[in-house]
Amino acid sequence: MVLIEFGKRVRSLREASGLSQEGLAERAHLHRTYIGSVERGERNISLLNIHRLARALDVAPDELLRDSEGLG
Amino acid sequence: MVLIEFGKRVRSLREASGLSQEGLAERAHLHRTYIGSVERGERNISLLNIHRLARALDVAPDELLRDSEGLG
DNA sequence: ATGTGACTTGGAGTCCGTT
DNA sequence: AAACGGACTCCAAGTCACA
Repeated sequence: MVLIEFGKRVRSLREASGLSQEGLAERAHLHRTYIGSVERGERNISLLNIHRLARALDVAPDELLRDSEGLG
Repeated sequence: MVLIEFGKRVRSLREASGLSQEGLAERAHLHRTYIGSVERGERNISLLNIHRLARALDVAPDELLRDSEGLG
């Protein structure tokens, strides 16, 4: 499940940064509930928003798409 | 320009595979004209379609998002 | 501070055709 | 083979009330 994996990755990176969904939302200029639904894998997020999230999380965009075998 | 860069990357990879836009469209289960507009950077493509393209091009999805400094 | 269902609006994605 | 236009459908984007 591509979207679920993506969401897990975002959540993991966000928590590693000590950010709340609200905090990340603010940094990414996105809505709080939208971040939540992305993390739950409910949204087929588009390329522009992937980049916004990547910037807010301080990682390269392709980092968010990488297969997260040993993630947690 | 995120979308333009992405489009260039797709085009470059497609041509390297010797595929036409039609051929790629078929392999990716997407429309012929859609591939064209993505390559021109006119579309804010979604995550699921990024994966479809990656599979059709035989590369990892994150490969399509990587910064292509020395591309051409 | 997060999960979730529902909603409106803009744009993703398709299909016809012409150049 | 590819760019581009118009018209269409449907889904991503973005927001809200409430659990």
